[in-house]
Amino acid sequence: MIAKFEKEGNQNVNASSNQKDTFTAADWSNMSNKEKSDILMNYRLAYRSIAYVNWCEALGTILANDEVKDGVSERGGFPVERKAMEQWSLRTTAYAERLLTGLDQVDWSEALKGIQRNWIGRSEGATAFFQLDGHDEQIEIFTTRPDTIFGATFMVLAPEHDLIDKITTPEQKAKINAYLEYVGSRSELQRQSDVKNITGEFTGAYAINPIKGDKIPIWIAEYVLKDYGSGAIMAVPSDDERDQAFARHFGLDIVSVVDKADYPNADVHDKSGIMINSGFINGMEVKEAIQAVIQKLEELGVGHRTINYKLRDANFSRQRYWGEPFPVVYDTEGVAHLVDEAQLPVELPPLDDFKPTKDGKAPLAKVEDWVYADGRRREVDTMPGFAGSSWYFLRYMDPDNDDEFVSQKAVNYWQDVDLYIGGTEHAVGHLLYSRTWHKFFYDLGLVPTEEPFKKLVNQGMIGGRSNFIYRANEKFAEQLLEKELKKISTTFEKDTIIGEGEEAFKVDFACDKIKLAIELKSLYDLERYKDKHKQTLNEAGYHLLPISIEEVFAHYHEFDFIINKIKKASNGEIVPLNRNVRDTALFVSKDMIEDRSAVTKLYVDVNIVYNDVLDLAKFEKSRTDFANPVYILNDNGDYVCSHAFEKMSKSKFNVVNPDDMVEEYGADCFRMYEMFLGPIEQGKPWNTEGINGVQGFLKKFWALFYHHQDAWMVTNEKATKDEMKVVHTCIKRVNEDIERFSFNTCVSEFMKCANELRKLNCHKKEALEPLVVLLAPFAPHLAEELWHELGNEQTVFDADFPSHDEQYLVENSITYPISVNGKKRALFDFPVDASKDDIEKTALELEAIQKYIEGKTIRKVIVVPKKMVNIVV
RNA sequence: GCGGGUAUGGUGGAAUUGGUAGACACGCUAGACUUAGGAUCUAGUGCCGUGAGGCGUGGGGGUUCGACUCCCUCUACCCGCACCA
Repeated sequence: MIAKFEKEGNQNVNASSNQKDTFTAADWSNMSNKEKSDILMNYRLAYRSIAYVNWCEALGTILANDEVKDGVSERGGFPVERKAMEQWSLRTTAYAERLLTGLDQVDWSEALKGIQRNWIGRSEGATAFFQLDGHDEQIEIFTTRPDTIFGATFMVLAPEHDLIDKITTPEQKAKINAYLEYVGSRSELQRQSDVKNITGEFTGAYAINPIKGDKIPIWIAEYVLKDYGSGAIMAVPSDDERDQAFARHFGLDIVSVVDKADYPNADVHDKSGIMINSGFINGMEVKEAIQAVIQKLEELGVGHRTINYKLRDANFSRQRYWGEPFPVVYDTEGVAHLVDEAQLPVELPPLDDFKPTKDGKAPLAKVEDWVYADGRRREVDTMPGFAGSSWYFLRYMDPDNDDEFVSQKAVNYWQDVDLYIGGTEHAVGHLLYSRTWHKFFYDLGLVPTEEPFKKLVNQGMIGGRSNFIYRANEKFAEQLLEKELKKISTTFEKDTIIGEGEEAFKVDFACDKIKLAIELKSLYDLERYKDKHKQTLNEAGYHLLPISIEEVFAHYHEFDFIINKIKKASNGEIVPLNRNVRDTALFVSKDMIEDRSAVTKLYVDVNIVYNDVLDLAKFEKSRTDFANPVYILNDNGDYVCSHAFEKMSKSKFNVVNPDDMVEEYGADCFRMYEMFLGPIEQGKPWNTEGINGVQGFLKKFWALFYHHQDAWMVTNEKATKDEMKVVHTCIKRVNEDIERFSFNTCVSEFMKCANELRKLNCHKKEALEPLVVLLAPFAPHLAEELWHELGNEQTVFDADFPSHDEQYLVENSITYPISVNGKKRALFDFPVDASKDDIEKTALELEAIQKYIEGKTIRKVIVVPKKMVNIVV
């Protein structure tokens, strides 16, 4: 194979050759792993290819995918175009299989492995070639169900498929072009979100089934993706939901080929059933038929077994300044060469302006004397972040080595990373790339292990805890007014029609007796509404009292004001509109809401909410848009907010800055509180209620050493047995909990220990010193300071980490819970060495137990030594 | 739809091997000290019930002397992927 390569060359594989002979994806996928790695070893992992970038003309920059939202830049909303550029790619696909099987060897969460498996997306099946009727070309398809080839009643190409133009018949041309235009008009987002809508068009062309031999129509449709498989499928409507929906929609044939009568609960993915209507494979089980068809395809030379992967080669170029420059120069022919070893490492030239060039080239292109330093043209793209992040841990093993990236001695000693703590957000980026990279190093014999990260723990994501306030809306004002009107008069009717015919209109409240109509609207609306129905009102003999919603809210707590207005109006007085209440909003405490639909939920800055109670003064200061707020507070006089767990985001007003917390509580306290929140792998909202508890602990711990600020209290007295027991219990548990990454319970243990030592009034060095070392990983600053105060010269981090001494933990009696029928009824202390019989006898005689067993037959007494007693009656 | 996960007091959570459910904190209640308190200390705090007592780990069922823990089943929510041939 290498010989073949030497001879024929390949532009995609050999970076240092400009020969243009091609080498197909199919050739590559048919090679064994050995052949692939040989090629990669000899011809490098990286190659040049055309890749697309998100170019934003207005911003003059290339954007990452997540900086593009709905086809425009997230920042500014400027148009973004896909721009083709020749870039470096990394042949990660060569490692697809090993990346997949390697997952079985690592101790990672199933979730993370699942994401990687899914991303690699292995599927086993067959490639088959369908001869075009009346053309020389064939259409390559991939299928996981070659057994259903007799049920293929049509073919579908992706709208981007190369052959469409060629095969479309003149009669269908217009329709096909119209369809392609429709597809082109749809954004990636639309195509993805609108999957139920069935669209497609017939090309007019036919293909010949390589096994069955019949002619089937070729369609194009959006549901076939250009990037998966070969961008074309044989459609088997009987055994594929999407094909079936398509066939039904366009009235295409459906031929049943799998009899699933024996498997009533199986779905398509189970690959079970008996073949029917399928020529030579009739009567075979599906799994058997798959093999038989693949064999037949190979015999006929029209297909072969294929393993397909979703994984794509990684784009290894960035048009940014910050990144490792490539050690590559181009000759006059444009062929890439490695720079001479003597010139390594290639360093970034200084630059002030980090924007790309006007035509979208990387910023380094602007530094001409660097680019053409030795006459040849340097590569101006830089490497992506994962170039360095894929192997930095190897460099850490031997950071001062000037000759190699890591010495064999060092790497054989350290091997790989024992424990990696990181988030799932790197699942298909960094964590996949470094595995690829490591395997490449392994193949080169540079590292002794195939997997870089043996064990990986995902820390949970700390989300934002949003707070909400409730602003009363129009409905609220209506309900309120209605209620208050009923108190003064029963003659007001809600939603009364005034006038007749076309002139008729509805007012919110009206009293026929005194001919008063009341319209409730926002001030803004009322100003426009005022004279609208004047004539109709006059004809009907009504006069109108406009009341603004703002006014109702403003006088919520002195509603008589509104009532008086109504009374005045009832007496025929003209009551003018009050414009001073503009911008008045009424906020209802969460626990005072009666009708959820009468209030609008709004985000409020979490930094002015304490334990879900809104700080009203800060609120009024921070939100000028609610200038004159009125509140409905609860019985305690508090405004209570509701809350929700969401991602932190500025628009949600739920972003908390850890710097503020560190400023207020100190880094030790912040660090410990993060640990105390709960299990490390569990995500949860960021919530600072409770940090006081950790702060309290640190103060208590400090108080074991110091009285007030400065009175040192630690003595050299010998610690008592009780004190040592407390200390060693803590040492034991903290050590065990660290082993299982249960840092929250470590913090609890420290708290318990400090509480108990305080009760024992213990200020003895013998007891406290080991605790300081134990605490060092949790509260490093405090521990280091106390460690020095205790008279130690070296840093606390060089001290031996304490381990417990069993002699302090020996118990001479154990408290047994004594249950009757599994319910705990009494507690009793027994000596450690009490015999089962003694325990049973004593337990049965206990007064507290007698009560429950009196007059009942004792069926069984279970005594579990050192645990419990259960009496079954 | 597929894959992974979670569910325990008012709140965060603990219970390591099937053996005292609610450790440790927050919050809350009462009290002490204080000019003051977002300080400190003391006591109480799963729910129902005046009480005896009963109930209780998302719902239902099972195994067991004994289930937060094991099995079956259902529900809700979270995360990831998704027209993947």
